[in-house]
Amino acid sequence: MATEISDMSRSEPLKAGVFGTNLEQAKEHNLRAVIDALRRHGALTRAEITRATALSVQTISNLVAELEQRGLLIAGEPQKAKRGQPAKPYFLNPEGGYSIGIQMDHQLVLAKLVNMAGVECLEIQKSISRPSPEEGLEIFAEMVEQLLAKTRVDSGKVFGVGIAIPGPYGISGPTGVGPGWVDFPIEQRLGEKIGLPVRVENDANAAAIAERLHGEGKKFDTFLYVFIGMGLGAGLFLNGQIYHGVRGAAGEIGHIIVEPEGRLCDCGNRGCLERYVSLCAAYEAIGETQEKHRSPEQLEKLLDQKDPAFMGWLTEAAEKLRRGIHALESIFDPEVIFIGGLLPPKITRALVDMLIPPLPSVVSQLKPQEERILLGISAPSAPAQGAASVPIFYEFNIERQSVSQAASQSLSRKVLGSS
Amino acid sequence: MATEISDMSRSEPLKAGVFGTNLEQAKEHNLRAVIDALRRHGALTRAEITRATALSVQTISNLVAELEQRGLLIAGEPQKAKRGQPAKPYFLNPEGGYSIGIQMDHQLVLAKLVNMAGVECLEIQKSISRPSPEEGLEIFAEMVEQLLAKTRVDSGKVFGVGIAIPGPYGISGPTGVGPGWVDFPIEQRLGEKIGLPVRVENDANAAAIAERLHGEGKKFDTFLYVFIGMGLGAGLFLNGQIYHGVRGAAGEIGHIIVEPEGRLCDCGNRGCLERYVSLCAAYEAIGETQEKHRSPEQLEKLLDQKDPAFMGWLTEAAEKLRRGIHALESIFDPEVIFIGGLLPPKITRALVDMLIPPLPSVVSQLKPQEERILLGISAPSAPAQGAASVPIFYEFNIERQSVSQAASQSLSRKVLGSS
DNA sequence: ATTAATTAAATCAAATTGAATTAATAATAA
DNA sequence: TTATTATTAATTCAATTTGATTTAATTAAT
Repeated sequence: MATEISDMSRSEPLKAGVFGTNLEQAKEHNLRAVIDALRRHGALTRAEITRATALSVQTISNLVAELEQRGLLIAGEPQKAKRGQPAKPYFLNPEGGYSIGIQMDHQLVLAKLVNMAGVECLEIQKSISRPSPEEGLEIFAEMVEQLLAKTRVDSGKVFGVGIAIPGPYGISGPTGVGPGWVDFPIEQRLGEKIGLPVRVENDANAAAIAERLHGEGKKFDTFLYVFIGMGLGAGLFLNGQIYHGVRGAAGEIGHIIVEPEGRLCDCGNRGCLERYVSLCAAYEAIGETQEKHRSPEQLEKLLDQKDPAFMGWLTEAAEKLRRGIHALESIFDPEVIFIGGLLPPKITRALVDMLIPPLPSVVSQLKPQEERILLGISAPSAPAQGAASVPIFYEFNIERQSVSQAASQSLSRKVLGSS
Repeated sequence: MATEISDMSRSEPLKAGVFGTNLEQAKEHNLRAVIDALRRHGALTRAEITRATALSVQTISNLVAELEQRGLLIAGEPQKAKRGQPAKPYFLNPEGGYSIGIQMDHQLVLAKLVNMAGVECLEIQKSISRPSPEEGLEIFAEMVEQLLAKTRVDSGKVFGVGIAIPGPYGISGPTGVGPGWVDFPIEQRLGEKIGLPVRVENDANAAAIAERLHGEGKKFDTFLYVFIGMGLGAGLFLNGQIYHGVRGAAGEIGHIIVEPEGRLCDCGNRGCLERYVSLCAAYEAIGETQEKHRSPEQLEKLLDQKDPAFMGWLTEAAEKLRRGIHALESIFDPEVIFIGGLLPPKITRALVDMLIPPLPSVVSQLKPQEERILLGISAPSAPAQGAASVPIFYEFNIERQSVSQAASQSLSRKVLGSS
């Protein structure tokens, strides 16, 4: 209660600034802080959570009790450690909540339901052919319902639905899916239809979020995820947050110019990075023009065969990617950079190995390449996995907004928050 | 009271996570929210602040009264607008607080005291020659004392001291100042010595902060500040925060490679952006090898004379900078990019004009170049001005930390916060 | 006896709620 | 036109509520 924003429209509309906070939101923040501590460390006793959050023991006792009662936490057996009363360790309950991820391209929709730990419960798919947004809406809603029905998961325990699309949605819509998607308010429309929070992220951001929640990224607050798909994009995970940019178009590293006199790109420039480092570029290099023949498996076969055309592509891709990595490290000073996407892991691995030696930079002197460039999660259903991690991330994410009243409005319903 | 962090060292040191919050910090957040609203709009009535912050009228009444009582706010004459009781508008009191900025290179230290609105009260300078850190410490402390004594400003009303240095301090120290500065804990040492919070920022970040507080940047939450100095760096102002990167080395755009077969750079690569766009590059282009003859004024004269060598540099610099801007826009999707630094405004203006037409990009289709690339504040004493804005920014800055207990410890003393 | 983990009860700070106050304009009736 | 009443907006006062902290007590180990 008490989160209605008073009418601002009467006098001149004040430009959005920073909202104030109140007790209710402070508590929500603290609940998230507890969960964050648990996610970072796996299992903690109340006393350890107290130290991790710098809250008082009593407060933690109350918050933990509440979270346990809500089913988000489960207690383990008391551990008799040194002296004193043996402490019960607490874990996040993987079945404490669920999430749905949807991945769409122009011929297939893939939807999966995962639990809080990112473990898949069920995956379903549906063939489509360039659906209109309204048709897509129907299909998504149907698939969500189907997932919930088949798994018998209570929709009240579902944090939301994440949709992963290639490229910046706000500006170009889901690239290549079909006409009419640009500016279609899919989050709002689908959200209303199914009564769950819906969030769209591009594939690179979704992958970065999945990496953060369930992969190696758990250890890092600031990293980049270079996503090699049909094009090339990066998820920018900075200080614990995905950085989207003003129009949601941040991370378009595919159009960094790495070869001023290089290959012509659709964007009108020459030598864009994604003209060298992308599935598209690979298919072109091996002379595969027919779309139906193109597949990541085909590429993997060529790698195994050491096909000259393919190896030529790989060598050139690595050379250009090295420049891109160098630019990103200089600009972002990240802890690590993940490389992943739609390529088979074997090819990504080969590509990453060929990045050595890196171009010299301030950072490259401090840490060897192997510690700075890591292989990201990359599997056939990685985008759907990434999409599914999106609602979980935002449910437990602590951002500036989380102490402001705006957040309470943004998601239609939340599991945390006043119950 | 009640902000002491309990001892974490007893059991294994938990890795830093998110801290919890309490009433005290919530109030501090709200005080900042009020100030933020006022800074954005210039003057607001209590009722308008209520709408801007989404807090209750009563809360705003209390907070405004407290801030007024502390001297940070001043009330104007009641305005009879339409109906109802005439409302008093409130302003930030420019004399409600002060700040000190220090700029240092290898031969000169420049220190200035400004009020909260960024208006200079006094500037002093001192010649030096490659001082050791300990000597620098003495000099800084002396200059701070001198500023306070001469202006008769109560040190209790000073938010802190900002120090602007070229390049990433944590990694390379203040470039070219002298030996021994790398890793010297100047913030802590000087802070202890003078009893004021001290913060070091590189010149690009300081300029970005000044732009945000006192310049056109007031209107933008997400922008970049490209700082043309002896080298080239960028201040990354993202979602209301300066992004520093993991080691404080973010924004090193000078080493983006814009010409793979281009000029050799100290860093070991070829074609780094700052080999074309920087004062250094300009001096080299005009054949001025003697350091004592080099000056921005000299360059301005050459521009006026349309000196062929200089104009050649300018043309090439613009061409390379265009590529850099294109990369930055693709990566960050910012609202605007400011260009500024140590070049005379006239030259910067000429450079910016020569960036038209821009390279095509997603963003370049949405907005004309003139609205995306702006001239940043750039004056001889701009770095010191930028430095002085740093403590003001952090005093009133609302970050995630501001609702956590860590922040209360980071600054030795704060004007906001429990009094 | 000491130490650590936890719980219980009382206290405290700050935001919210609801009612009241003040001061203006707008609408209406004389 | 003028006096009266209604409406609206800005603000304050008093009581309430929420949630973190403090202090003290309890439990279970060394």
